[in-house]
Amino acid sequence: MPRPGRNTYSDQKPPYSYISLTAMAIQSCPEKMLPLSEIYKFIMDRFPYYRENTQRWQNSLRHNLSFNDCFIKIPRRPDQPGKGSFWALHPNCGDMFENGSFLRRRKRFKVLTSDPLAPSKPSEAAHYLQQQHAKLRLSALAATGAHLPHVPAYNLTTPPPSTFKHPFAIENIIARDYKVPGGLAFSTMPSMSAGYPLHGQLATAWPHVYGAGALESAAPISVASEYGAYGVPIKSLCHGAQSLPAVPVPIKPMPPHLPAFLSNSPQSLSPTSPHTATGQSSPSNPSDALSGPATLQSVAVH
DNA sequence: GGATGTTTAAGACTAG
DNA sequence: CTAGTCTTAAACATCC
Repeated sequence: MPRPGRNTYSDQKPPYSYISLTAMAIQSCPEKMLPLSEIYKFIMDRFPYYRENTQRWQNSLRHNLSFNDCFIKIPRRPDQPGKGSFWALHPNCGDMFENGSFLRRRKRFKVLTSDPLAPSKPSEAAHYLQQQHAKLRLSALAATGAHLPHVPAYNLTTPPPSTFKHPFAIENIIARDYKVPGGLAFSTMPSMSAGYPLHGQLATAWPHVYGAGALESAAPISVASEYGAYGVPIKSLCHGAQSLPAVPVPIKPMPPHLPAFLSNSPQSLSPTSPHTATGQSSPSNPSDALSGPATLQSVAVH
């Protein structure tokens, strides 16, 4: 398999697994669920590599959706006509990836039936997500009168549709300078032209992560891994006030230093930036957003 | 018929 | 080396 080694992935296979890519797509939409076709679209929009050989990778992607418990199928409601179901991430799957590596999961997500607090069966998880989605829709409705686009309602009236924050969410992956093994460091900003999403966009996509400014301005961290983007101590990002235990959990302890993310740093929340990967970019440090808020570290249920 | 979804299988790869 | 993960391929079923 190709490994990151050039200064761009525009024509190369991105170093993300299909699970990661799918999770990115799902997380990128406010509803946290997407039909298959939209997942395809998301990936093709952002990763030019996947504009070719669509049969091949789409088959693989479908395989992953079905095969992995971390993805749950949510039937369309009657008012949502269309083909196929929606796909969402299992509420408990927040910690599939370990050590910040998106190349490979450390543990495979498996639903557990022993956890009384969280949905474990796919059907229950789907129901849970649907409920959360309903709340979200209400919130969004309530916010329509305001000038804000459809997402910020998260922070207003209801909890986020899901309180877990995925470590492999796209903002964790790319919202920082990227260093490739060959020593070439390339910023996410220029690489945007290659189809990679943007920080500002991410703020729109993950308002519950970015909106409160909570994770915006982390201090720079030293990334041990030569894969900078993957070495992000994402765990810490993903377990804020977490209510749902994550199933495969483990994570290494965070560095003791406490980043400045606690101080509010609204940064590029750019509500005007639609869901697009085109030129707009965050003027802020791409490397800011992702350091490890050790305080958010939580529930390492093992 | 095409898109979607499920399942099985095999080989490559990586962490422990 | 082994076990787990990832990718790819393929066959088949179901749905619109």
